Amino acid sequence: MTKHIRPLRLGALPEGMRRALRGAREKRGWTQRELASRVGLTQTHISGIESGKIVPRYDTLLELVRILDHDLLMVPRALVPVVQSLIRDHMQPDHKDDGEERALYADDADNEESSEEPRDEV
Amino acid sequence: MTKHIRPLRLGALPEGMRRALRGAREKRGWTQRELASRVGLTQTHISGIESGKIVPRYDTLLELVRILDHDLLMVPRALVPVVQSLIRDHMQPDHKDDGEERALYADDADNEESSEEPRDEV
DNA sequence: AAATTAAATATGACAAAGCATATCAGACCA
DNA sequence: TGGTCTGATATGCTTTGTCATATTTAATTT
Repeated sequence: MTKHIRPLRLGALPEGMRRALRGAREKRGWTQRELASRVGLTQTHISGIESGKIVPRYDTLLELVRILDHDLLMVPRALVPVVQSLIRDHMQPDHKDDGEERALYADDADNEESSEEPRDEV
Repeated sequence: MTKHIRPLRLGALPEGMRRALRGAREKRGWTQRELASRVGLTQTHISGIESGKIVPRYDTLLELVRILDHDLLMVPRALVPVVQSLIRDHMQPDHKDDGEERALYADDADNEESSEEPRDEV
């Protein structure tokens, strides 16, 4: 069996986030090249990120996220569900504006914290 | 005139986030080495990140943030202030638990989008 | 319908930076 | 003085990120 001694972190962005990025780009009618030039990256780079071939640096992802009118926030775990529902609310059918965006945020789904030991108390 | 043709992203993590990371680590009484072994990184790496010498990849930062009982969320810009105050609330003196944590989240403060045209109208 | 043209995305090779291993300098204590 | 524990530094390997090119897809013309 391919028993990875070391999980090597993710290997790619969470799929949910990749879809969110691509969705937000397409929603604006921007091509990869258009987005790339706006944010100061290259089209190749965008392609690699969206297709999951590379995990961008934090600052790179931040640029991308911001150009797409979002932000990356460091949220205490206890607040994550609240924020999530806030986000879900925000793109409810009411707001026709954002109606097209799918569930967008970095969900935990792709990370296996199964082997994680529930760390000590705060 | 030092007219940067290309801003080269950040160059380091926002100082606020670096302080938050280091603060959260120290709050737990962990050394860089201890944190490193817990999260599967190296002490060298942690040092470089906290001191601002390197900008970690997204997945690396995510591991760090999660071990410190936080998460990285992709939030629509319109909701950022709300979430921020939520976070501020959460670590208000009321909660003696988190009383020690400083302002922790990725604030925009350290990014100079001054040269960037703020045209983000959808 | 086939061919041609153009645009959007994906693929390859090189340079830059993250990340790992080993080591070092300082602080603290026995 | 030695020993241990802390964070920082030096050297290589791996991956990101850039430049140039190929492949796919769609629209237009004949």
